[in-house]
Amino acid sequence: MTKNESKPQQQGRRVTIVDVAREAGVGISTVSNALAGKDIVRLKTRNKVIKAAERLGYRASPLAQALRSRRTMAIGVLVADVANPSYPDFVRGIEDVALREGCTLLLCNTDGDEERQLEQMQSLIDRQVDGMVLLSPHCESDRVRELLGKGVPYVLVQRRSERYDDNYVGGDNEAGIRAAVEHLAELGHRRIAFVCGPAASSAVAERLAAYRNAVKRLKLDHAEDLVLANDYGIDAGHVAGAHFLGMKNPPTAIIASNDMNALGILDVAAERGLSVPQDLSVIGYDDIALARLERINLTTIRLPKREMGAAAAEALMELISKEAGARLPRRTLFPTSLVVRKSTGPLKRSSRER
Amino acid sequence: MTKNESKPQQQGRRVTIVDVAREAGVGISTVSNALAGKDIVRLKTRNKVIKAAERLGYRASPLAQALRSRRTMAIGVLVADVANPSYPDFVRGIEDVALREGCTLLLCNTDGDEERQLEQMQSLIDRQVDGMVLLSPHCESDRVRELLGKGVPYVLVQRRSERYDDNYVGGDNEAGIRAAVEHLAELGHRRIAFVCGPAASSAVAERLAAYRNAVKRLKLDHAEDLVLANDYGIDAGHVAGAHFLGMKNPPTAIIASNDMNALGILDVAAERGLSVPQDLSVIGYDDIALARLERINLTTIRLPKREMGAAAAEALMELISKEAGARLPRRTLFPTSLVVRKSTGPLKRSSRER
DNA sequence: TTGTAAGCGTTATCAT
DNA sequence: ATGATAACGCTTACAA
Repeated sequence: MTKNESKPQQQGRRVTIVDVAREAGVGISTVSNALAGKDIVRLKTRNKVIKAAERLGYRASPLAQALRSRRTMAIGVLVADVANPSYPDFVRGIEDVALREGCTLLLCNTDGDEERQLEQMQSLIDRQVDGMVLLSPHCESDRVRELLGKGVPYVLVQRRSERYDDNYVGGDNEAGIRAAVEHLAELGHRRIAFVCGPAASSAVAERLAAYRNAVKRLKLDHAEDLVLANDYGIDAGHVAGAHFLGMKNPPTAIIASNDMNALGILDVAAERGLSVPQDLSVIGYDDIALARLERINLTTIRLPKREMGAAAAEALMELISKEAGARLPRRTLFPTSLVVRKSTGPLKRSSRER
Repeated sequence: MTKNESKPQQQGRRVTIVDVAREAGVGISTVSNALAGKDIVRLKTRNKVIKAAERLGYRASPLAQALRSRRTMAIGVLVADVANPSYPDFVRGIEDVALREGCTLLLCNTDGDEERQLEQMQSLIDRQVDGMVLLSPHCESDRVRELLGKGVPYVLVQRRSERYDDNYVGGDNEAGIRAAVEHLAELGHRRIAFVCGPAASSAVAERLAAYRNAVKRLKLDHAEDLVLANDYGIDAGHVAGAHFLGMKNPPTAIIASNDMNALGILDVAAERGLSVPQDLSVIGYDDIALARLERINLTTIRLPKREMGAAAAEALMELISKEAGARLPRRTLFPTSLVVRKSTGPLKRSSRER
């Protein structure tokens, strides 16, 4: 085995703009301007500079650039938990445009913990990110708002605030849930349970309202115990599943807080020997890649996650480039669509009704 | 709705170390030393400084610190694709220790594309990350090695190189695959197919060798067409599944390149009306959270991913703190364990044998 | 058009 | 123990 080989190549001193200036025989600011592509430098000079830079293998220091120009070319992304399959797609969308714009992503997992989120946000602000995208949070919390008010551009994804004029990218929660409830009602379900995501999120409020509206309009069972405040994720799904299926008069259908949550519910059903959709119908939210597998076959509300992430990043870029003033909040709503698979079906005769 | 409220609070000028120095009535370097906790400053002075800093709401600029001290407190993480559930756990492990050490993560998706990986690595080096963890790559490529040779500390996860003395954290591939093959053999399988991950990875080579050894030792069918060079992920699993199940004399068991890959294979089996494990046994690799679901119930080789990520980060931190010289490569091997679930079972009588 | 010089906010060096 | 002062590598006025 060879020894850890570090090419002697500029291992020592870094090639700086001064070196390039000397090599090209021009001033230091000319190098800066030339490399930045500013048209105030003569084409000829510029080429000379570029050649010199290449010859020396010069790479500008983003650090120094950032310190001086106050643009770090970095954006922070706050997400509850990348390990939840619903999130990476958003992140990829953000990354798509960030990469194109030469920006780096600082990804932070908050685990849904406000304290942790605050720390991460503060750290991002310290690092002077040019902006941030929030997919996680606690956006209504005063302390979060205080940080958000510090002047860093930001875009919220899937969390709309009533109290603030945020830039926002979201899915049409109302339409999604309405379609889901209608679909179940058409199949004959009258006791439809609804699992909420973390209460802090506006998406949750919207979905819950949509659920309540639909239930009322279609004259379905509107018992309060059919709504469960919960969380995203498989484990939360297990809890929700156990809760509902353990009821004296269990619902015949459950709308989960998201797909992973639905998987947890399906799992509980399987453990209890219930067949889906004969004994229970389940609907997810997000349409993660797994949902379409034969083994899962989850009816779910699709969200164009990657596109949404990209849209959020675009909005953020716009916000960043625009001068601090006159930023009119932009709200982009993406359509949702109900993808009917095999986790929903007509009510089985033997199921007790209300 | 309130207008985008940006608290007038130091919205204008940033509080710098100079302000703190003035407020505390000490010199600027004393502030630096005091806040850095160096014991050359008198306790009393130090407290005075800390108080002043707090009063002003001072936060040091990581940017300026990095520029001057040449430590960015940032580490780069290269991963093929966070959207593949096998990866986030590693990332979380890395994040666990990074956060503890005050470091920020720069996460990069390479999509398994070498060119893209090179760009991202170069960008990380430009940003002067203190180190990087590679989970993706193409570690043998000369161009990657050239970058790795530039002096940035790095740790490889799941990719061991024969040619270089890298710091490395990996799973015991040999034991994992051996256990898998033995398990299948005990169930009566003789035609066991093996799906390779991306050829560039050493983990693949190790696993393939282990497979071949076990097959030979147990005198199983060793036809060359039982090995398929492939990739990680569901889609690749579909391809692999279609390939093997479409053979004139199909294998009765398949060892997938990882769990997502296995899910793809299971999906093809389901599409073709094959029951698992009656008609086909499938084994995954990694043991992602989904694997334990009743609907999936995948027999798989477990890897302590989060722990491995943490170990990699620890090793990296050690490497970083240690002075450039005298770094003895550390190789940590984590045990793997076969988790037997319901995707493997005895060969069904009706299945044709060899 | 091009070059000079003044920062950006720290840490490190070296007197004091 | 403490405090000037010089970097760090760049951008941006401003002068030439």
